[in-house]
Amino acid sequence: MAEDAPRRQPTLDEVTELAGVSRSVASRAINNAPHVSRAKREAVERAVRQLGYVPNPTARALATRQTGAAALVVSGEDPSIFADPFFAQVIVGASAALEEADLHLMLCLAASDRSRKRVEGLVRSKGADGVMLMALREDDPLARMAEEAEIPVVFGGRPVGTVPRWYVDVDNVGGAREATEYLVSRGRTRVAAICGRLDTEAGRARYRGYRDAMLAAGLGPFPPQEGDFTEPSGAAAMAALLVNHPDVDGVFAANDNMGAGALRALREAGRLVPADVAVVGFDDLAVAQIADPPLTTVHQPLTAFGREMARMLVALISGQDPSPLILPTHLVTRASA
Amino acid sequence: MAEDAPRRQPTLDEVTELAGVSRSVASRAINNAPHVSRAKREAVERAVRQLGYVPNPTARALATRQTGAAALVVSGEDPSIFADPFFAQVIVGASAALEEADLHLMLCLAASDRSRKRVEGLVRSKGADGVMLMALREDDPLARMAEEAEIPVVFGGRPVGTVPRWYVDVDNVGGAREATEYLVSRGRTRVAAICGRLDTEAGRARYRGYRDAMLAAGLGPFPPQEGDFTEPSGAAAMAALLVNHPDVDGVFAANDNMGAGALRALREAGRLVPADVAVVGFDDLAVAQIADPPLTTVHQPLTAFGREMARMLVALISGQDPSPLILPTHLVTRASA
DNA sequence: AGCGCTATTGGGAGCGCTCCCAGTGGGAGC
DNA sequence: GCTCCCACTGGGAGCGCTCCCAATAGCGCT
Repeated sequence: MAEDAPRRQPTLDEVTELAGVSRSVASRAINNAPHVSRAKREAVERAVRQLGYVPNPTARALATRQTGAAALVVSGEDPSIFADPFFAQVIVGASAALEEADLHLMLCLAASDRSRKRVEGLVRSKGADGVMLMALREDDPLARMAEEAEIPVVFGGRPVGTVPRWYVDVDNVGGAREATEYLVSRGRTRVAAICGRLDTEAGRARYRGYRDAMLAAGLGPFPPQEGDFTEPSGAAAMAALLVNHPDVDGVFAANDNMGAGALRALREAGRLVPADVAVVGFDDLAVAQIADPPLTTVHQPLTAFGREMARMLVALISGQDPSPLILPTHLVTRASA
Repeated sequence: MAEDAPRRQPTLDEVTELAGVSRSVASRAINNAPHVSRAKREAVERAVRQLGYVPNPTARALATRQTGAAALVVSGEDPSIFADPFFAQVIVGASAALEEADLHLMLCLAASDRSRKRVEGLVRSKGADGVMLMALREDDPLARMAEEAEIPVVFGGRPVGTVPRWYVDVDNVGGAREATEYLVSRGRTRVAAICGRLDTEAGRARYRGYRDAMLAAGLGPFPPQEGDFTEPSGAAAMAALLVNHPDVDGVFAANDNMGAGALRALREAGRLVPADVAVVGFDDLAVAQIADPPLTTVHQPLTAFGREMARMLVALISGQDPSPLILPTHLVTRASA
């Protein structure tokens, strides 16, 4: 903070005066819009440089009715959900795409009533030009807000129950099916599923893909062994599975965290992976590579996920009507299966 | 998006008219400022409800010269740095603290020239009320920007070379010393350091702590075996260490990622942990618990880090002059040492 | 020289809200 | 009964920028 110059920021009018042009011309020159003669344009540029003028984004926002920002809201019961590296990757992609459109990223962790209220206020007051909504659960209060929003809303992952007009998602069913088919193709016949929260569409879809593959292979699908996408829950689910189905020889975990947990539970139970039990995860996050043995998993393009979400939002903001998008997944085979 | 009502958002003037009061009174009532009679206040509230009025934050920002947002900028050469779960935790804390001050969080990933330019523009144009700056490297272009900023800037972690006026940091030296002392106390005498990037203050400070502890114990510190805070770099560093110092019996890794990498390299080299080589990490992220064996590590309070950074910024914004803060670390012992 | 066009130009009205300030009115104090 | 004080009120001037629009200036042609 350079306190030595407590003078106000220069304004357009000062540029105007120094450059000897009207405000309109100065404005046009600065936004390099047409209808400005070469001479005046240069005069303005010179004045801008001399004054160190920077346009005031707030004033611009008020006049144009565009804030120049897009919000990414991550729903959840508590903030720890955000600790999942999943979001970091998505953010990297979204951030890059927003940058191309010269939009700023506002991040909202909607994990309490208070924060949800703030998000609602943000949307109702049009404090952002658009919103990306992620990790909605069943009956999520943000869903209603999204419906009533008068600014563009893009969903990241479909919410449970409804199919929004605009969303980006990955092929959860296909990925889960591929994972399960792989397990079956390796000769596993008693393949269980450690599924994610069934109040999320991802959790349900992945179980559905598993079940479809099992049925298609003529095998009996296990009932869902529910976890909550965390490592401990995966370990607990695996432990339960070993008690109830000691002969299980394959496991499809609905994400890598739970896959890692399953690996740990198997290790603690003295089962060898993949010899005794083969494990496949979902996500292909760093943990899959670090796990021991490295986890075979369904890769989903998370950066692209974020990027496409942001691009879709930008398209909406600029008045287009993009189509929903479902990103492909593919299996990455490692030692665990 | 409810397109059925394309009418403009109601404005204060409409509330004013409906409630039969002046704009000043309406404004005061809405911001519940004093000097409004009970009757008028209620009339305004009624009108607000009836109209579904929501104040326009942009207009308010223009009038008050406060944007209602704070930026968190993460520097780095490429965006992948943000994939480190470290940031997610910090963000959770910062987000919560900003929420208390009713500020929104703008997230800026300054990993390209373009994005750095945007951050600079944001700061120069006062597009945010304050900035939190993280992960600066040596000669980071953002450092100069920070000096010239006319809005409050709080550093998360000290930059290399200078000590900023306001910052939050963890006790890197103390943590590294404690980790090393622990290794020594367990009878290890040939303790190496896999250090982080030495163009970051954290990387340097942690090596310094290690070296101090070694010298204090009368042992010879190893020269820095530099990594870049990623898992593969930790594995590579460990592999190099095994070649140059086959008799190493302890390793202090400057973060958990590299610690996990070291673990992997040791496993691949057939060394037992902790029997042959004991390993200690730094951060206490999820990976430390998932690692095999679980990693003894230096815990740093990341959520508090974010929270305190945000609080310090809020204090600055409200005209106070808070003191820099150094957060304590403590060792968490697990199986790896 | 007169005419129709097009490229520029500058004036000025907002955008929606805050806040300074000059009233207003009534009750307390004398 | 008459000041004085103070809790309210409402008018109006910004905050800094965009953009519509009328006005002006060239300019090539007939």
